[in-house]
Amino acid sequence: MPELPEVETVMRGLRERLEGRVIRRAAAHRPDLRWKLPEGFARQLTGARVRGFRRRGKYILMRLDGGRSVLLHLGMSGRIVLRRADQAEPAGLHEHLVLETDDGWRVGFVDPRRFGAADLVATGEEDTHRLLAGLGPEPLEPGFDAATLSAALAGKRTPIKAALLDQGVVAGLGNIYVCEALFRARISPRRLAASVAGRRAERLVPAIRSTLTEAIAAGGSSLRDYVQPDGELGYFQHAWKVYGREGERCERCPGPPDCAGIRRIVQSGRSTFYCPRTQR
DNA sequence: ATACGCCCCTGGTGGC
DNA sequence: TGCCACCAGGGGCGTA
Repeated sequence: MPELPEVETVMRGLRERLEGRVIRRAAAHRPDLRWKLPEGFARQLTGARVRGFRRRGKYILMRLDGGRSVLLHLGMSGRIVLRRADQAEPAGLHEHLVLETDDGWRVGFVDPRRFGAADLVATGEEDTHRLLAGLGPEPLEPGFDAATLSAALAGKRTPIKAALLDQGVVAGLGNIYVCEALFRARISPRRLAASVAGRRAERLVPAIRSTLTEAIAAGGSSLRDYVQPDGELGYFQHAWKVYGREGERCERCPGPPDCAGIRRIVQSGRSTFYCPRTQR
């Protein structure tokens, strides 16, 4: 689930609750997430003060004192659950990691599918971690522009949809926001990546930016199990123009008989939604 | 170097 | 009601 806007929202929720706090207790209920947790993961968190947070692509980094940072990825079904520690509920189903703060909050990482991951990395060396080293530019930072993007796409003989899902091209996009950004940019998801240059790249960059920025402002998109750490639902799913809207009339089109509506195709095993009439 | 299918895992949904 | 196929926001890995 969680793409950049959801990860950003979760990271902000964690920051609000955890920054400056001391981790009183930490527990890992099972070590087999996407990868095995590092030896002594929970022990190394215990007693540390949380210094700060940042996001890189779909990864959350929690900097601790003592020279270590926690790296967290939510996978497809990962979420953070915050509640008061004194409510003394047992760990919920699939609550694999639990922290308790010195001011009485309990932070749970819940991930039924266990595609999520957590690791420890030396503070200051986060970006050289094997999972972060290959990431492309942050789409919301100034360095991400049409020239950068077309350079990354140059020579790629894969559909633009697949190229944008490649975290090495740009970090943080996933299936929903790629579909939405391509719709905004009026670019067909089937177009050869290398052919997205010039004016198309000039359209795509602001389309990606505005999609992500608006989604963050909405608290992300909630479907299935995604909620913000405080339990609030994001509401950007109501602003989706094409994702999940197969057969509906696209807002740029007159509808039947001139246009058959939004179409769903499968590209590299994932659903793509687009308007064949206005996306070229 | 690159690109695609497969796999990891659980749960929800819709059809029969 | 029950079973089952299919689908889901991710991404690494082996193979061509």
